[in-house]
Amino acid sequence: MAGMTIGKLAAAGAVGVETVRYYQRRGLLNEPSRAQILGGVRRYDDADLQRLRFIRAAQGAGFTLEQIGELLLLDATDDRARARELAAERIAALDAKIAELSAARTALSRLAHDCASSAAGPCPILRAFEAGR
Amino acid sequence: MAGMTIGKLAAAGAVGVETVRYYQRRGLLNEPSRAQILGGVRRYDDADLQRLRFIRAAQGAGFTLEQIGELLLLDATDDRARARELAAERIAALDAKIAELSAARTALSRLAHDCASSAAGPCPILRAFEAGR
DNA sequence: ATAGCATCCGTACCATGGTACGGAGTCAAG
DNA sequence: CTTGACTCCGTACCATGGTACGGATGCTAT
Repeated sequence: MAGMTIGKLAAAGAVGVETVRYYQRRGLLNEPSRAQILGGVRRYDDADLQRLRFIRAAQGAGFTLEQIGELLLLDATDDRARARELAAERIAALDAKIAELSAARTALSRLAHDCASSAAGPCPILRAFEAGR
Repeated sequence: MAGMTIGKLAAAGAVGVETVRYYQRRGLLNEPSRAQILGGVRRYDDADLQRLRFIRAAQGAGFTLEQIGELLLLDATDDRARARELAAERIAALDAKIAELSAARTALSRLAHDCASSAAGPCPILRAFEAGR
């Protein structure tokens, strides 16, 4: 699939054209060289598509675009130690976020239950926030 | 604690002065009426502080500022049914997010483990993204 | 060859939750 | 009564990950 236009590339990667252009601005995707330009329209090949898919896959694992930029560099040098380091960081961040959301979920769930089961007095959910808890 | 200036209110609520002003712009906190203004400087009382704390508490439960705006209205009317509805929505959203993050965590954790245990070949973490998974 | 998409490019805008800036006015302590 | 801190107000900016706009040009199918 060499010679794709930006629209084809974007469709193949299941993103918008503007997103491809955004990734180029961010330095995550190469802006094709003069050689790849035919009469003012840039052309892309499978390597570009693979890179685009790499970005989306890494995003799915929760990496930020900045971290993905580093991962793409590692990909070129196959720096396993650094890749594991980044993965460990991501896992720690995910654990922290999961714990935070779980705590909120538990508290809110208990409040909703209290609210449903006690008909008298003010709503426990609202009262909890009023108390500043 | 009536007659607080914005700085005192912000400090009591553990937020910045700019944050209080931002909440006022968002309509979450009242902008004091003329009566509360002494010579061009607005004054706040405990009701304002309580409202500020309500906002922070609800944020801790993961509500957005927009949702908190509605919660504050409910607080005035003590509309339990709607409060439970909002809580249920929030819980569902939290569950979805937790599931998503957990999946990313599991996948990444496995990759990191594979990467650490297999010395040969390309890094499994990077390879996974290359494969678009 | 001409209609009608697609691409190019810079720039502005979206949501979210704030933070920073700067000049003018005000307040409190010494 | 001056000095320094605080307040007021509008506006601009931050991060994050895009989305939208619009005029000029290019490509493609009929």
